[in-house]
Amino acid sequence: MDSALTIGQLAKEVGVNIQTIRYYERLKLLAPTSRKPSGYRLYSDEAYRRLRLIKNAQGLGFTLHEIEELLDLRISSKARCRDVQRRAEAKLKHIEAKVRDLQSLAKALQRLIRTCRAGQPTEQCPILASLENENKAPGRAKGGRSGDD
Amino acid sequence: MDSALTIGQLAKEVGVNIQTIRYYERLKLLAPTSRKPSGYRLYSDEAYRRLRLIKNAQGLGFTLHEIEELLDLRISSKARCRDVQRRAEAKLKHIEAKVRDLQSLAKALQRLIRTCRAGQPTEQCPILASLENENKAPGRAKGGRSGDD
DNA sequence: CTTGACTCCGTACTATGGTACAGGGTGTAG
DNA sequence: CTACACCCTGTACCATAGTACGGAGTCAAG
Repeated sequence: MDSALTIGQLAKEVGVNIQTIRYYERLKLLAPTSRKPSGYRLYSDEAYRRLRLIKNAQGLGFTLHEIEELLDLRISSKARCRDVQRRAEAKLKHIEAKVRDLQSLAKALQRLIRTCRAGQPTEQCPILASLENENKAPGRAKGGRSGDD
Repeated sequence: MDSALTIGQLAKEVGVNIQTIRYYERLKLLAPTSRKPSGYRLYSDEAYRRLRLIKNAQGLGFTLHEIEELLDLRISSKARCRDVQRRAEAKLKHIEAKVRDLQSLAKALQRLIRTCRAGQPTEQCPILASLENENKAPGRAKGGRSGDD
């Protein structure tokens, strides 16, 4: 590919929807490098790499907003690698906390599954019963802010 | 609490927003036990336990829709504990997969952070640079359907 | 020159899980 | 009786990350 992809080609190349690319443009995450006289968007390798960065960072758990910040860091020349590193570290902490949450959550589920003497009518299902009790402890995967980052 | 909570009392008791309770009602997840002549919703212990179940199940990673299904199982008397168990197992698999994803994602981030010689201008930041490459491998926490459940 | 694929723009809609607001009625204490 | 807290309904809005649609213009092959 030599530096002049249409939106459809770019989309296929990276494996995203055309609408998604335009959506990213609205969010100021990804602008076309130029336009044909007809108005068709044209994307260079630069844009292609940027889109891949977006998708990869998303895969790493960054939100689009965080990715925008990351990319802004690169533009403001005073920003240092250190800033990127700090964000990555915050995200890492966040992810590690989530892993812990999910693990204790998995344990809780395993416990429930073990206690389930399958075949009982659901009125006596120990899983449902136990869900009624205050299990505040186990997993707060979504529930409430655990206060890191 | 003896079986006649107003919506505000119930909300405070369980620690959720009043609007949230009404929202659950819209979703047919939680109906008031009765109404005062004035139309005020009244909730019994039954409803209180149900709301707690919802919140706990949510904490275990179930979506509201899945919780609805879980609760429907209890209503259809033919459903067996086995059905609940199966759903719990599916959810467990899902969660375990997510844990694996997040862990490899954390490893990827750790790698990036280690390679970052802090102080470089962001143009040479190895984190940003590496995000441009195809890291299809590591973490697909959100990316694409991994096809279980 | 026509056809079909591609693109444009703007707007609306999806799912998820809520939260907020307007404009009223109710309940109770002083 | 008045004040104030509480509740009612309905509707709109928030964030997140897209997806879909309508109606029009463009591009390339035959």
